[in-house]
Amino acid sequence: MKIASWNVNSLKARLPNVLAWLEAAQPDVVCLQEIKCQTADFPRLEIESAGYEAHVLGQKSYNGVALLSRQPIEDVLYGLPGDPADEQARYVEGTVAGVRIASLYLPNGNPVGTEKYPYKLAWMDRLYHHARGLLATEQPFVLAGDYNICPTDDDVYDPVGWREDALCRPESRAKFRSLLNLGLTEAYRLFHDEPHRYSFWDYQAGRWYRDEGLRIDHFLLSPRASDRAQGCEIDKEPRGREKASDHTPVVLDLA
DNA sequence: ATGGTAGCCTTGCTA
Repeated sequence: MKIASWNVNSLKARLPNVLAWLEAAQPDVVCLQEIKCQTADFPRLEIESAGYEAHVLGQKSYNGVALLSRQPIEDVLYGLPGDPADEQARYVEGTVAGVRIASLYLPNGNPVGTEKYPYKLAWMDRLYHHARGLLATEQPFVLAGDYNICPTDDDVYDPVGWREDALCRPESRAKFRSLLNLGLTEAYRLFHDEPHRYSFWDYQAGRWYRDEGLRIDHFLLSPRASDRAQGCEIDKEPRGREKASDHTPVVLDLA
């Protein structure tokens, strides 16, 4: 089963690119982030015509996540539990062929020093508690998405310049490590130890052209899911296209 | 050189 994660930075603006990539890459499951549309405005006909069932948690202008699958999706959970007052659309989870799969868009957290940073850290605490609950079910699971975390300095083109950024701050990285310390595995690093492999390049200042990016899109696997992992690749092709998202898809291959 | 780009339907906010 090929599971993809892609922050598309507006599904409406990206629809031709997304449809072309689905046709070329043929993923079985797709976790989308930053669709930037309300659930009612999701391009359901086009996505279903491409062969996918879609479960969507939308939001006007900002955020918004979706879980697409060629096989049926069961027991869908909309929103990350733990804060009923949180109205930001950042989490959707469902079961495909016995595997629990989440599409998540973790808060960016910048600027540090505003309420955005504690919101990010609190969201990570909620994810930690939710992951603990999932582990207790003993069902294999995959938490896929834009984590807005560079796990180590090897995942940043300029670690010194980014040291104080919410994506690289020690508190953010510590909470990411706490997820790993639960027993979860970050899939890309199972298969690749080379530094400076990125999933995001800012639109500004020629970052893509100079390959100055960040690796912030990740798959966290439960022990039983990691036993089934057969590969994890960053597909850079979509980032080089016209009208590209600033993120490119990452694909996990699960037996 | 203290900028730059992209998407939102806002004329600024988020990334």
